[in-house]
Amino acid sequence: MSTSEKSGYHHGDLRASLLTAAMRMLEEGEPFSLRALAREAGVSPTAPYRHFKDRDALESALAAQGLRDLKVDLTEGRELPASAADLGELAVAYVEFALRRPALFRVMFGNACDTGSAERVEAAAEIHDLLAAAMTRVFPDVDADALASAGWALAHGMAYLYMDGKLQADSTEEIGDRVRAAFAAILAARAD
Amino acid sequence: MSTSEKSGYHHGDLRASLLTAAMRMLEEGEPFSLRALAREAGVSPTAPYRHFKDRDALESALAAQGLRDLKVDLTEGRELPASAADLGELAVAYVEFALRRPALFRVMFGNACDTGSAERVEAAAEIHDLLAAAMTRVFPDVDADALASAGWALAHGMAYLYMDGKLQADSTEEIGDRVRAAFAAILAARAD
DNA sequence: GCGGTATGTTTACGATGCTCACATGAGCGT
DNA sequence: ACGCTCATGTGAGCATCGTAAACATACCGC
Repeated sequence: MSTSEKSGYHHGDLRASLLTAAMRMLEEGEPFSLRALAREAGVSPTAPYRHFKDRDALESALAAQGLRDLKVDLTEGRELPASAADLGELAVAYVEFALRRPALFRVMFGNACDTGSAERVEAAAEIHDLLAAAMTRVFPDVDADALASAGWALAHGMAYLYMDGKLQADSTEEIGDRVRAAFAAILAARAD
Repeated sequence: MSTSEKSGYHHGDLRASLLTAAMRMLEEGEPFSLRALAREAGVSPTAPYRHFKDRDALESALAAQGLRDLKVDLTEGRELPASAADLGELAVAYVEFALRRPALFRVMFGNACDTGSAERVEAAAEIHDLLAAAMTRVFPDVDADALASAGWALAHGMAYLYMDGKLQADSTEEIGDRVRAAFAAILAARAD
């Protein structure tokens, strides 16, 4: 099974092949088309429609996978943040994911959530919860919802600003430093 | 002059007509195509190419206009922020612009800056400077660059998260409140 | 074995961005 | 007033895309 070729007709594992091909294309260059995925899998241009209602459905599956990957990046080898510095590192991981896989990141976040895809909704909720838990753990005294939104937005905004070239830096390390600095700076600022 | 029709051939002001048609479409629904713009202007499908090298060029012009509009929203009837609360209001204005004209906002920020368009580059720089000036005015003691990035990213991130349905609220007012609350919360949080 | 169904194929439609060769006519110098 | 030229608009055409409908195949349970 898996991605092996079989007899000619009946690919054997088209759905998975399409997803991995799409994922690879997203990570290499930019745009993928259903037809290109079909070509890649050695299958007719409309075959993908046997597995995905339309392009959006395929993208939702990709998004769900991406969200799971993101969660791994944000948790694996890392305790739940206990200090402001830990939060900064979490933000760095978030932004680095976005910059390492920008096209995927856009698929994950760049459109309304399409409540039809259960796996996607769930994966998104897990990310949300993870970030919220981190923020409230470090700052239990502050309005939890507002702070969680702020932390997420800060990381998310930095990710987009760097992805879209609105902010620039020479290296990934430098971007990481800037993210840390931004977090530190806004936490150092005091409202009167 | 302006958008009046003339003889049939030689529209008279095609470039401007295309831009306003594109702007209107962006604000009404979603996608616009060059061909649709041409139709709208009552002109052949390839006429737009006399005025814009390609789709990106047209989008850059739209982006520049959008950035100028944003700057107006952020400055008109508003002093340069002098307090944390003022900063919150600035962020609210930023997010409200994004939610009022989301498709335009994506055109403005959703791709690398294309240094080819001088007017766009300049408009973008003005926004950047404006935000930076606001942040450093209110918090002169903190690392200016880092803080400016943080403030921008916070507003930008909230804009995207609400645009893309990752955060939700019932009304524009509620979103405004949440943005204010997020700003207040993160400024209230203290690093250790 | 047999048949139903999941999976692929073919063909087709309408749309898009863009190129290139051609048509028009507005504005200029004479 | 005349004629040129060049900016502007036209037309036909290409490659691509997403998607639908009708048809073909062969896997799997009986």
